[in-house]
Amino acid sequence: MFNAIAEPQRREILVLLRSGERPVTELAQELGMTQPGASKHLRVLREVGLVRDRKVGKQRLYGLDARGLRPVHEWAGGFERFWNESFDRLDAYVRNLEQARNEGAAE
Amino acid sequence: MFNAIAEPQRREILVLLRSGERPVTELAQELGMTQPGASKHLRVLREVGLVRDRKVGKQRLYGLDARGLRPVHEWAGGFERFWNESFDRLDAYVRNLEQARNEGAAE
DNA sequence: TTGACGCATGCCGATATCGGCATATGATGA
DNA sequence: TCATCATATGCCGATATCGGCATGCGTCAA
Repeated sequence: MFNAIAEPQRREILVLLRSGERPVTELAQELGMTQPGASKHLRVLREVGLVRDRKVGKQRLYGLDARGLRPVHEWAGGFERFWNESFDRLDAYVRNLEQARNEGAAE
Repeated sequence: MFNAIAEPQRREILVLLRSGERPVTELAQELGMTQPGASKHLRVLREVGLVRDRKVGKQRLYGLDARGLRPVHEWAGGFERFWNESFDRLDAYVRNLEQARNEGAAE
């Protein structure tokens, strides 16, 4: 999952799909990539469940299934307190924790 | 940034550093990896600014600087409405968008 | 200065990734 | 059935990644 969204083009695909399903060729065109390139990225996204596809005639429409991004959001959110404090205060905070850790028992 | 946190071990390092600064060897020990392995991952995290280091005697303490995770959090949050709806409703929503997109002008 | 410690770096081999190209597959329509 | 369109897959070369190992470099203590 984290790996799937590590690729800039795949993130662009997901952003594009927020405004609706699209066939592969259209995605490739909008992102300035080849059709096989788009298909490969879509495959990765499909394998982690971030997109789903349904066949419509000759085409295959890809749509967003962003549920897998929720864990990502929550994981990053677990660090929210660290970026909300000013960096100086954070530094002091970290030092305090370090001190407490060294004085306490093994973690 | 997204690439840096795509690695499970690097994510574990960040989680560990939430509770305080740590020297390299201790991180390596806690994560069951070799010291060079830990150093390499820390280097990647340092290059994207997710950790900072300060020298204390012979040791080098690594601390968290999670500010770079804020864009990640916000990017994933941009998909929140998609995972908050039930998947059936999401599907209808997506179909509506697709319909509107096809009826409208070129995007 | 020497030795020991903590850490970083370089090298290696194995594996994965990515883009581009050609081509296979599947569905449609004549 | 045959041609065509839309898409997927296979192959290739270039590049990146990762783990493990050895070793270099800086720091401290004696």
